[in-house]
Amino acid sequence: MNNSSDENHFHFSEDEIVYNSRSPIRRTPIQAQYHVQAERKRREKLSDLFIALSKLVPGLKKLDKASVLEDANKHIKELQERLKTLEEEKKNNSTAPEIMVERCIISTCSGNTSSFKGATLELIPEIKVKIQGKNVLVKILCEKKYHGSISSMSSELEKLHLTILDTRILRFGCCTFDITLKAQMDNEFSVTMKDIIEHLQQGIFQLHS
Amino acid sequence: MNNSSDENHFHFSEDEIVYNSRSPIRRTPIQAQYHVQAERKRREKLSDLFIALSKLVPGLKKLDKASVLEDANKHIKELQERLKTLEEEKKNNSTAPEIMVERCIISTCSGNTSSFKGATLELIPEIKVKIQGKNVLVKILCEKKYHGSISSMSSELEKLHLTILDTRILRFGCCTFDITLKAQMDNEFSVTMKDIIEHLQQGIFQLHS
DNA sequence: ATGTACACGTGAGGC
DNA sequence: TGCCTCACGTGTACA
Repeated sequence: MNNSSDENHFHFSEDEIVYNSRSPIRRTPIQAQYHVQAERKRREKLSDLFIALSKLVPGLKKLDKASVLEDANKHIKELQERLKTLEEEKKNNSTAPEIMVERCIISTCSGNTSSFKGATLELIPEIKVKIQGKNVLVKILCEKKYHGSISSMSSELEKLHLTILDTRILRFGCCTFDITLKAQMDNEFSVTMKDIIEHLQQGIFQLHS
Repeated sequence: MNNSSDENHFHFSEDEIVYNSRSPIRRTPIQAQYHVQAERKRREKLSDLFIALSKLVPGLKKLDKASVLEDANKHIKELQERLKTLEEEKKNNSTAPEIMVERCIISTCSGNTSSFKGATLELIPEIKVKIQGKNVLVKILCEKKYHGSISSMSSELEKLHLTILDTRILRFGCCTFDITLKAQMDNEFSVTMKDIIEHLQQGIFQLHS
């Protein structure tokens, strides 16, 4: 791994040799033999490491050093990428409660009812959205129930490429409904809380008309 | 990567050299120069690959070839292990419904009520268990409710190193209860359906006494 | 014959 | 000094 030796010294003639090596005898014969043996050992070690490396890389056809290094290179890159995506996925799908808690972001729909021209205020439900990674939790509290409201909300969420995983409806009294929806963003899709709230309001609005 | 050359040939004397190389001149000077250049190219390529590899391995202190190969070796092993565990985890936590369906195994508790000496038959609830990887689904239909039955069942499941993720109780009429429990086996623990059913029966039995 | 890949012994240089 | 690593040119084997 060092390029310190000069690059263009060929052994054309004997005087050149003398010129390049200032002191022709740098080692005693015995020292030279130690050197040879040490170098042999070093090469053997490297060779073993190459063999070990080649065994770790799957689908290796050529066994020459360059190919081993090249494919080991590719393999590490591939492993690292796969690990990265998997770990990201895991974070988003994590069921560990401590992560759930610390990541919760809560947004409450606050007004902006001007776009609902025909609907009275009490018909517009309270909508809460929590997003944690790819997971979405929607809570809707509405004072009246119309036929098809659940399917309408589901449809709105699916328009946003959300896969609905769970739906629960709690009726309180005759006309108060507490609806909880759990959903997950589809791969490569991302939505904001604003998107979700607006779409749900649209869906409910269309029900009334 | 070949060990075909003989292992113990040192250059002690000139006759030895002559003996080892049958035809002293095998290349014309021009051919020799091509050879030298080709070898240079090969070494350069290998060197580049070493450098590239060293950049892929994090936390590398020594940059000599042996260390690079050694640490690349370790790093690949580590990556592969981490990938393996992560992928297994993913399989178990998978929310994909098609996997859920094809993996479902259903077992129904069938009798063996002889060990419940004091309890009448109708007190022993119907218990169903589904296991899919690390996930466990328990359904209990019982005709009477006793104070503490939920906590008792939870306690039994936790004795088996199951983490309870969800509990739902549906009351039908005055005394029929449909209980659904979702749980997950803790890391490095594994239970059979038989284990679960027996423990739950024990828990219910102790409630009655 | 041509090209490719390897192991070898060796000198240089860094600690 | 010794020890270690490297790049080099070379001989050789294989396709």
